[in-house]
Amino acid sequence: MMKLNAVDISKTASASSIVFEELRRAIINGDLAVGAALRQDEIANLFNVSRIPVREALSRLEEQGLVRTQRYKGAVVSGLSAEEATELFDFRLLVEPEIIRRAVPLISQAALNRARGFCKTFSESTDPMNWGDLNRDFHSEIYKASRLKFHMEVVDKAMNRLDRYLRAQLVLSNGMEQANQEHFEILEACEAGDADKASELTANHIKGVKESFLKHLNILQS
Amino acid sequence: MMKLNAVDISKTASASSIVFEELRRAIINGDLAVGAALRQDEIANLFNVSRIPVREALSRLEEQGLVRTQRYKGAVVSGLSAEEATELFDFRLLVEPEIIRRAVPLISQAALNRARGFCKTFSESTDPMNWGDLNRDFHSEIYKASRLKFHMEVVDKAMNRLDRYLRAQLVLSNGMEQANQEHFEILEACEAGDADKASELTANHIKGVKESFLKHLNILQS
DNA sequence: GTCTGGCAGATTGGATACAATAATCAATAT
DNA sequence: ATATTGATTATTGTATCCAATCTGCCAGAC
Repeated sequence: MMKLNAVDISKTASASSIVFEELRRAIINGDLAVGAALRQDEIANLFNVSRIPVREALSRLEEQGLVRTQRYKGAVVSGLSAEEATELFDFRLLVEPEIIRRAVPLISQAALNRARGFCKTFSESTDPMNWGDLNRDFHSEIYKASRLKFHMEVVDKAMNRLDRYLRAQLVLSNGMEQANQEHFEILEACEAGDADKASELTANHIKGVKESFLKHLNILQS
Repeated sequence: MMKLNAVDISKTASASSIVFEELRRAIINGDLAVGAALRQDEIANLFNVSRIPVREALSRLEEQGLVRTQRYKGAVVSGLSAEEATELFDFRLLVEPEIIRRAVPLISQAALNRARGFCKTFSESTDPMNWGDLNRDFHSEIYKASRLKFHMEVVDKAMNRLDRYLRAQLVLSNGMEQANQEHFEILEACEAGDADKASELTANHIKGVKESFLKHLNILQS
């Protein structure tokens, strides 16, 4: 057998998935404002494709709750009411502590090292634009060990809807330092193999973000 | 202002959503076997539409985790491994008790009456094919009062993947009576306004189904 | 002045047509 | 006989085109 770095070419991106990924990124990032209309033609021209893959991307985005579509009227970026945001935090508060509790006994040293890496990069990063990704990389590196794929999938979905607001809120509230410190504490609990403590710290971490978020909500809504 | 039962005509079904709904129903119901290939052409002919709306329906189904797609190879109905099923039950075990706990203080008498109706119909129904819908109608009538839309959405997603197996399992295990009795107990706790009890009963209900499910798993897999 | 109806442009939903890829199978070479 | 190659067919991905619907505007009726 030849020695090649074979890549599974069947997983190469189709036009529709490229459009989907990029639109999702832009929405999560806040590059596309809430309420912005997504014109099929416009997007198709931007990506140099026809409207067909664009429409597929939009329908997938709707299934994710990131856009709302009305027949013959098109798609708009969907925002969050205070109630919806509160619910999403409550959901995370319910699920994430459980994920990490079950991850701790299973986590490998290598994963812990990687998590520490993300944590360090996070603490050294000054650009708030990277914050979202690094934060999620850190958490999901730990959560991954739980092998609870569905749990992670839906937490991700919740995060996707919150991320944009979290980013803005982090800048406003100067919460970077606190988040950073809490991350290290969580990491230490994981390294110590203390599942209950990691779970509790995670709950407190999310609670803190939630409260700070709700405090800044009126500012963000404007 | 006139008194009309106005229907939002912009929500009238498009071809793609009709195809989506029906395919979802068929998959959940088990009318389409796990692993069955979904040919775009075939489906398009069945519904007398072109492949475009079919493709949109399929991509939405994939986003829901009900089918798996490979580029240029098409979509197949996705099944569940024992681990995946276990995780889905664990997820329900985590989320549903919390939903009902928060629903009980908010539930109206009218909703309780409706729930009792579903419960009665369920107890009188002999056709195992209706069981799934009635069961879900009952639970969601109660959950609805919590106004936790996202929680309900993801629980629904979990149920969609489990339903087919639950139905088969219910027939095998003759669990109808037990399920029915547990439903009435939950309902009574709700009527008594005892949120903690309703939550605990729900947890036990799900636990029971989970155990029974895992017991019958080997039979179902064959 | 306000309301109604209808036209014109813009935009989406869907059908048809074509290109890219996978699957199948016969033909050939070793 | 077996393995490899090349052609044929089936199936998916995308582009182009047409039809259905929405939006904004303007003319006319009252």
